Amino acid sequence: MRHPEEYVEDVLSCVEQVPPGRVTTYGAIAEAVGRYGPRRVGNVMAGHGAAVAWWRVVRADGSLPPSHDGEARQAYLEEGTALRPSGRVDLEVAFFQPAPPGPPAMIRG
DNA sequence: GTTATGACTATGG
DNA sequence: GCCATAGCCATAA
Repeated sequence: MRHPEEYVEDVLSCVEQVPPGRVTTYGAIAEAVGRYGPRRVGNVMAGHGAAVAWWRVVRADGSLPPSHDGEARQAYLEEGTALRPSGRVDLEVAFFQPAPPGPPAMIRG
């Protein structure tokens, strides 16, 4: 497990990769960092989420984060995120898979 | 070591 | 679509 900071940095890095108008899921981040599981991602967000665009992180079914779902809704309106009539995000068009922050983005070429 | 909890996910009714 | 259950990993008491 190394120090918690390292895991935090990786998780936050993935969230920062999510461009405006897009969202990602806890599972996607957990898969990108390849450590622990989605619950650990949520735990990090609870402690350091204030340092990133936490509203761009939603549940696997597109439902908004329970801490400040109202705040997130406002952010989606400004970013133009694909919001479904049910109040959830349309992952079909807004889902964004962040890349693992470990290796460099440019492999070759 | 066990029990309880958490910004989760998948399955079944 | 909503509720309940099982699985997951780490932290705290």
